[in-house]
Amino acid sequence: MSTSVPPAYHHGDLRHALVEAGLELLASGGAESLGLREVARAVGVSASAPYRHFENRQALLAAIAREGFLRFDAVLRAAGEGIAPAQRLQTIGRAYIGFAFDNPQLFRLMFSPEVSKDANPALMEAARLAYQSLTNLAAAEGLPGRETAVSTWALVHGLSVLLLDDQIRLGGIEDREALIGRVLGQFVAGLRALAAH
Amino acid sequence: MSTSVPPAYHHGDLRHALVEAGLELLASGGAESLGLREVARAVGVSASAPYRHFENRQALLAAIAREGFLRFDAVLRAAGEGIAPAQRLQTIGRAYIGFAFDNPQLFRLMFSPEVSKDANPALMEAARLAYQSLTNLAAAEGLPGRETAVSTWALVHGLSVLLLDDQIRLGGIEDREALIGRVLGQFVAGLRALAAH
DNA sequence: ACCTGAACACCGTTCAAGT
DNA sequence: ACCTGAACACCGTTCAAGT
Repeated sequence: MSTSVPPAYHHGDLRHALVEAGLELLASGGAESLGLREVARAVGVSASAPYRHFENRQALLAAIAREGFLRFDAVLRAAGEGIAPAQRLQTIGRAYIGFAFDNPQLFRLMFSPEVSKDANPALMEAARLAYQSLTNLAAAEGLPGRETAVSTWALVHGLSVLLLDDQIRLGGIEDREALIGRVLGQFVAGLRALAAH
Repeated sequence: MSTSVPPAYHHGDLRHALVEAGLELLASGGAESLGLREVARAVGVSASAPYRHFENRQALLAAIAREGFLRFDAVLRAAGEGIAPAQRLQTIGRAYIGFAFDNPQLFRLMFSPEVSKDANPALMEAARLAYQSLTNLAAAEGLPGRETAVSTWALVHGLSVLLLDDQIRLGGIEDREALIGRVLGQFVAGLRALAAH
């Protein structure tokens, strides 16, 4: 569903248009690997035009992934708003996995080895921003901050990846949401049992 | 470090030689994406020769990933052997993350969207085999099997991916091993606190 | 300042032909 | 039965040239 505004990228925002086109290509699902020429074509520009705005294909993919993290952050932040602390971990955890399932290709790109976060501070920063929603939870639970933050994050991320990859076999009766609920439920119960020592 | 045996693949095991060469290319680190021609070149065979043994590049990558899972399985199984049940989760968890760090490129390929497990039963099967070491742990802990198995697996996998991606910022004093130890330690403590209800 | 067009080296894949 | 060699359409990237 591309908007039908006139090609404003001739006036200076080709960079933005390329990122937007990349996101749309990922959302429309067909694109497996997302090529530079493919994105240029979608915008209606020559194959070499992107090089005015991105050093190479990797840099373009990184910019798209960065935008993905910004959206990810917005989703996680919105999910936590107005939720009682006691339910926040489960709620944000569900939103995390929900984002992965709503945007599978984008989520995969965000964690793809094709875009190295180490080589791209802007991308790393956007990723960190998104993770704050999760890492902040630890304090709210009144638990040893560091371990709890890392394990919550790792649990939810691992769950997303394994479910997306269809690696966790769901039993016949059981659905995904129910499994997520029970796993997160057991996890917070464990944390609370520890806190009550 | 390629072995210097004569080219036996002219006698029928080119398939095996290609997989082996792929594993070596991944281990020697340089290869980011691992191409079909690249692997063929490493074996000393024409670019089209692999098509006698693999339908396409994806199938070759899947076979390499499958071999990765078999090695992964061997490492996890060996790690659990002769370890007291009480320490088994931590020990195998450490071995899981250890494998990821010893074989980063291979580990990434094993979980790459470039090789779809859904489309490849042999690969999926090898992956499941490797995971049994982890999922079997739940029973040993005497806990609700399903949730514990899934969350252990998700935690350890998420931790591997986030650490590999350099996403978890390690404090100045803290080293990776210590963090892993504390995270896994807190996790099993939580499980046990629950079990003791 | 920003984009096009042609060119380069490379890739995955196909297919006729060799042994 | 298994492999080669040439060919195809395609890709990322560079660079001179256009406006």
